[in-house]
Amino acid sequence: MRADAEQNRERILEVARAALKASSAASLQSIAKAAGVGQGTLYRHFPSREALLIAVYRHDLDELIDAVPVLLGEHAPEEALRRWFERLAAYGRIKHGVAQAVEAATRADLSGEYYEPVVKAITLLLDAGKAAGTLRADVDAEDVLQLVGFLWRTDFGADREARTRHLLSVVLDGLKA
Amino acid sequence: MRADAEQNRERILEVARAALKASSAASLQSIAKAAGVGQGTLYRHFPSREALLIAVYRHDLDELIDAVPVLLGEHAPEEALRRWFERLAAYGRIKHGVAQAVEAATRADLSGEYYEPVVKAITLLLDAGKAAGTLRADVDAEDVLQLVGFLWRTDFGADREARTRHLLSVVLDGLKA
DNA sequence: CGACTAAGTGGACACCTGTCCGTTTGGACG
DNA sequence: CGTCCAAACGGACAGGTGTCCACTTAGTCG
Repeated sequence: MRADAEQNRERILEVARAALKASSAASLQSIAKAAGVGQGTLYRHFPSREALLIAVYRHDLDELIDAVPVLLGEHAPEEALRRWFERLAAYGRIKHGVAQAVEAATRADLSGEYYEPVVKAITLLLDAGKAAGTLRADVDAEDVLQLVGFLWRTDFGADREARTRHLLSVVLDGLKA
Repeated sequence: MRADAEQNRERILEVARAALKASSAASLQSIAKAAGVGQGTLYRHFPSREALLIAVYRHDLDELIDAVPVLLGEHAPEEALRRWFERLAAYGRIKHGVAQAVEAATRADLSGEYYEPVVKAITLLLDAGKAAGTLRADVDAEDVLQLVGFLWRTDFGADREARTRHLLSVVLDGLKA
């Protein structure tokens, strides 16, 4: 990659990180402007809003994925899944951008580089539970992603946290063998 | 309402019905143009895309809501809920517009006139199940709507039907007492 | 060191949703 | 009938996403 392109990419990422921190709905237009590049340049580096989101929250995504083996080492599969869900929910609560990034990584980005890792992470959890006989055998990672889709929803009422926790428990119940 | 306004409203609805049938993502702009009215007029009658969707699929929504007491009369609560879910899924499969309308009616339209009836319908199902002791007591209609949120999703792979059925069964399991 | 070229750039565009407001007109009422 | 005015109209506008392409330039190679 050309040196100037690399610089632009970094600058856009930096600006985007700040802008998305301020408001997770920041427009790409405004980010391009703030970074001092044209829209074309922004889109050249990040072909869609989702690609930018994923790039910005790459670190957080990695953290989520890396947490899985650790959790499985410390807890029974079902409990590990429960805790991983909780962590997902926590991200959504604190920085909504990460939740959007996970959704982006797993929804539109089917061909992208992050779909695989996320699915693999969830599959790891599911397989452990299936082996232990505590989770349904007929559920795959794709299913789980659909079931927890409510996590990416922006709305919810005031008691977002309690409601989220509650819904996750229902989903977990549904996933039990 | 003024006669000309009423006519315009009907014309817009007619055109919208046709356009949405052809493509459930038809733009409001194109609908306005096809109906021979300005955008302002369209928005005066239907303040948002969702309002238009709900108006177009009003009949289908009513059908869904009215089906609940019937189902409850013919089946045990849990089975009634299962069948209602199935009907919801069928709508989503055949005319995606209805699914979008249900989502619209229950998501953004919290103050609108359709939120209440849909929630009431689901509550009816849940209450019957709770009374019979077959459904969890700590779940409300709002929860159910979040849990079946995947139904409004456009994507899914090829085996949409099988996957939907499967996911619904997981949710139902989670809802059992 | 100059010229060449493909990668990189940026802004105009197309098309979207939703808002605003100056203009038109249905139909009520004297 | 004419007058009148609030309701209705329609299109310009703001601001968004994503595409396209004529132009610029980094960096290579003779």
